[in-house]
Amino acid sequence: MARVGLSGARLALAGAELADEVGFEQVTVSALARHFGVQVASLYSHVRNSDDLKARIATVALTELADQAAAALAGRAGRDALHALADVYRDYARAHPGRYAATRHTAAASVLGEQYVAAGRRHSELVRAVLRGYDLGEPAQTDAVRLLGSTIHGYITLELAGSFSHSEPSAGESWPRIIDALDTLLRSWS
Amino acid sequence: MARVGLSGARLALAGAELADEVGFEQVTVSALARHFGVQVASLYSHVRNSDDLKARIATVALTELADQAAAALAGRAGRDALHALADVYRDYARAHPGRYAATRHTAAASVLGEQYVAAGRRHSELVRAVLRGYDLGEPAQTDAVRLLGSTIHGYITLELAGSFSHSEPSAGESWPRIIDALDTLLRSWS
DNA sequence: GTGATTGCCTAAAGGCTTTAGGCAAATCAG
DNA sequence: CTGATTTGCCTAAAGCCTTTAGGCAATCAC
Repeated sequence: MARVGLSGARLALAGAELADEVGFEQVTVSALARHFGVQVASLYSHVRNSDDLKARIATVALTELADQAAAALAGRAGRDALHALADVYRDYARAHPGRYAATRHTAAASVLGEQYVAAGRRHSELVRAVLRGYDLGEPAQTDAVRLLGSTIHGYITLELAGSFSHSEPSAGESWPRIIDALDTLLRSWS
Repeated sequence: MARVGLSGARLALAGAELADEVGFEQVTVSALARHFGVQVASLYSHVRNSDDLKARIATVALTELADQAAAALAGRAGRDALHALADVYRDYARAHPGRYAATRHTAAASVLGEQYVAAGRRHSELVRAVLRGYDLGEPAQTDAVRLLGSTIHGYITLELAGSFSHSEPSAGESWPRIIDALDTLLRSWS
């Protein structure tokens, strides 16, 4: 029996790719086994169960996204940084819808904890870094973190769901104007 | 064999309640059959399949939500209307998390179409009604519809996922301030 | 009442998850 | 290089969910 060379990390990677192809919710231990041309039970040596697999995929995605966000923010501040951060999220979600969906699989926190939570913290810190350009005190800064997170995540979710497909202007046109509006808002936050 | 009195509508209702109890994704034809103390196959006379059931639940929820929104907006305008609308969504989601999740089950559109789409249109119209208080032209109005939808839906999603639970201030305190910020923003939309 | 309809049932096949236990391939000790 | 150990993938099997097909009985129309 030739060995395929499975491992937790490879399964997480392949699972992430599969998620982008068929949707995060459709990622199943069985489908992944088929992909490797291997018996289903074989995967259970590398992954505790279906939830564990999904948590690993979520962690891969959340970490990738944090890496890209950090790279995009390097050397930017203010409005510029806000657009860069927002675009990274939106572009990532459009390029990798399954992975993006995985990042919101919060059950991952209770299953894997450590790495997932760490990646989550990196995201928070990046948002706060952007907000440093706007001179907000507490609790305004936390409110602003929540506003940005909500709007960016909400827009991406609705766009991916097709909610903006049947009307003008295109989703791509509204986006920068909405981010600009947020910039203006932050600049004059009471 | 005593008849329980099943019907498409009763299944949708019971399914909605079940969704609030165990989560929309966990609503299953089997679970619903258990709830009625009936054989699984019996439900398939009233519901085409699992997707059809979920689409019916989604339609129930989206319609309920539109009803409540319409009632809340009666006699209000401007900032007042904005808060009322936003609160209806958030309160509904907190009271009925499963139903709220169902409203975002966009596959429903392709399965049931008609009623679901009609309810969706009612929501759009309600948002535009609120925006009438802000004097926006096109494409600003569409941008604003998307901004409101994104922020409100995003906030609710993140709050329900527990993203705001581990920091101060409470999710309930940030909410009105964020809606107020949106009001300010709309008032000065370029 | 009788006949037609409709509601719920039994049966069965197919898919996903998960556990238990086994053989063989890779790896390591000496 | 050989033998021992670990590790990877396998077969088998049980449990739950979905969906279809076909049947009997309760209910309704007249």
